[in-house]
Amino acid sequence: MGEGDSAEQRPRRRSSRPTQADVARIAGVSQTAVSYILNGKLQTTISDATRQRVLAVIDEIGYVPDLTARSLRSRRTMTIGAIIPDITNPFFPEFVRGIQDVAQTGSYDVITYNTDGQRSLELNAVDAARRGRVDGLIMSTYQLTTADLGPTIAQAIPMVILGEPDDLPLPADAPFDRVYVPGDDGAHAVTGYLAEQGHRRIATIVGSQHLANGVQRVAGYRRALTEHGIAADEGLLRWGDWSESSGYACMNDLLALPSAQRPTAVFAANDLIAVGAMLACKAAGLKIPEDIAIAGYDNVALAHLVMPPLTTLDQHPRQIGNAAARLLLERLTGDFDGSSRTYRAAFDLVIRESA
Amino acid sequence: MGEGDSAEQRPRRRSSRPTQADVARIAGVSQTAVSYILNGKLQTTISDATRQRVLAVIDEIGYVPDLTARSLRSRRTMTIGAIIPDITNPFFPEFVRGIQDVAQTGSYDVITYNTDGQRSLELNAVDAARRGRVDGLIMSTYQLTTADLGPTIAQAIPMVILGEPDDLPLPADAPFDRVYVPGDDGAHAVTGYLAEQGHRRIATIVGSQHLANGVQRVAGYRRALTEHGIAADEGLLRWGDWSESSGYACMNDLLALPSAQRPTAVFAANDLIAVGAMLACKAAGLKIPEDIAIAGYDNVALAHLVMPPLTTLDQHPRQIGNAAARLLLERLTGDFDGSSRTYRAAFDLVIRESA
DNA sequence: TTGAAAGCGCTAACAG
DNA sequence: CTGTTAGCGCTTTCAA
Repeated sequence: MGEGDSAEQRPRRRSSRPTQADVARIAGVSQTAVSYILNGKLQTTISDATRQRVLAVIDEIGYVPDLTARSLRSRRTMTIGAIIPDITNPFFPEFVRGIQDVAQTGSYDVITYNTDGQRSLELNAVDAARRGRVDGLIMSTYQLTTADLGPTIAQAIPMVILGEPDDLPLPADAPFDRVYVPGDDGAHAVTGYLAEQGHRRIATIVGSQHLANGVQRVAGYRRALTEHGIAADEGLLRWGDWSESSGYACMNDLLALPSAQRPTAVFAANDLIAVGAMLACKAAGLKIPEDIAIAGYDNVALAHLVMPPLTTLDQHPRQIGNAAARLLLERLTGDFDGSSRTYRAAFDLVIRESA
Repeated sequence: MGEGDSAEQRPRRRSSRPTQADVARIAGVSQTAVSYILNGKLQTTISDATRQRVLAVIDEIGYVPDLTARSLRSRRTMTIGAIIPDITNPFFPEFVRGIQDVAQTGSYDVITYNTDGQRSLELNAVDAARRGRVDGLIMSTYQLTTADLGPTIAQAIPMVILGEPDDLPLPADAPFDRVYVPGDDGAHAVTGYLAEQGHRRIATIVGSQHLANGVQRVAGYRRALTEHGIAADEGLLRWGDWSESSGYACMNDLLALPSAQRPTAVFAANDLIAVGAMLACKAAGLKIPEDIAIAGYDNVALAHLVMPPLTTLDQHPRQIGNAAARLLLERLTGDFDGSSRTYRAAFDLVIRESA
């Protein structure tokens, strides 16, 4: 036993807990035996008497295993990382919850990294995996490139990417899977619905054109128009920034058009934009949906409370999170070891009263 | 060097990365030197030449430190745990984001545990700290008792508790702090405002009476009534379950009262309830706020979009998260080591059009 | 059925 | 200024 223990460490250290060695000593067995009893897989068997004795000691002295030591030895942290732009964006709480619910069934913990779409933070989060903080990654990034993931792939760290296939192309033999809602089809569904209601002048307000999300939605919007024999009018396409205020501004813009060119319906690429657009229309004295129909995208929690309740598209983010975690866990546990898979999530058009 | 490496392990192991030993060997220095260069605190100094050489090797072979090994040795995981009921509940994304933003400045990662208020999951999350997975805890729990935290306190694991002081009493000399929004004062502010608008028959619809949250809000409500010389009418107090549907049901109940007893204003203990109540009033053909005023609590993201926009109370969850993380980090870094502190968060009454 | 022994990769006394 | 040494607590061969 050492002399005085060096309690004067600057960084706080937790008071030391009992270890397997302590249990072993008290129970009069080897430390190995304790480990076996705790993990109990190996072919090795332990007599019932010994097992009982050890278990009793564990209980008595309140031994709990040290996860860090276990991780160092076993090379698994039992933790996964979720890289997202912002948990405050209504899509993500559901998505992350979906991940966590599945992770929990496999005894995995989840570290969430919020990046705000900043490259340095995205890289930093990916690094956590390289440095062995997490065993695998589920990621929704804006700025990362294929090259950025080189080291991660080289280390064979399993990843699940949330996003359209061409967002972040990766070699198919890398240990990664992809999960996405085809934004193209989603936008197609909403716009198609608007056309079926008889609208011919359908505008769209989209977020950033630098995001695959936005681009995909515009593509789906155009495809729906074409299918309904409507010529796309570029004057009816507006780029905002996914915010309510940009929805408001873009809508006002649209309303300033000569009445013959003014839209009778608007497909907003997310619910926030839709709400901004609704407010602009109301401010202009327009009735929704009589004077102008408005549809959104996302089905955020309060979409049904807006007046009139918003017609929108539900991407089922929680189920997407479930799927992502399931795919990742299959690789983590070794249940799957093949090449890249792609999970295309289902969505639902939610028809309410705004369109 | 060993013979063939045992690559046939069942659990997937990431391909092995270079270690400090590799760097040292190639650079021709001791492993210790590499560690010093990387951490560079100690009084020890390294010549610039050596440092450059080592750094070059690190860069060249792509060495990254193994966080698990570092944690085992240093006894710090650089991770904190956030125990919350449900990230899907609108208060928590902001709260957690507030934690993460501060944690990040100190290079801490955050593991979020969703418990749904289930005791077993709450205990499980607390255990993560005991088992050395996280260095400290920020927790919002329903079921935990003082006794449950005994081992955690014995291990001197720093904690920050979100909740009113008598929610989960702990010895003041334990390394914990408390952060809360005085729900009592919040409810008092909202109810007081209603009274100042001239209302005398003010009802309240609250969530579970088993939660300190609910009880506190009722206390504040009563206090405000008293201060305004209004006798509390128990018939105007309804217990729901924090959900929109319970708001709807309770409001219908209230509307069924004989007209002389019917409330002219309602304080809903959260925004979801408020919205449910609004829907019930509208369904009954009542105008808000002319026929009946409704105020909520929380200022959820879309509260201003409801028609009419909801008067409510903002608890500034993100700032509360900031404060919680700040308190915890001070203890984790050793900057603070005194007895329990309490941070009382500020709130703001947000007056819109529903009351 | 059990135990001895060898590290996982790193940090931090301590000695030169 | 640099290196030696000793583990952190655990898992997992391998031998008894």
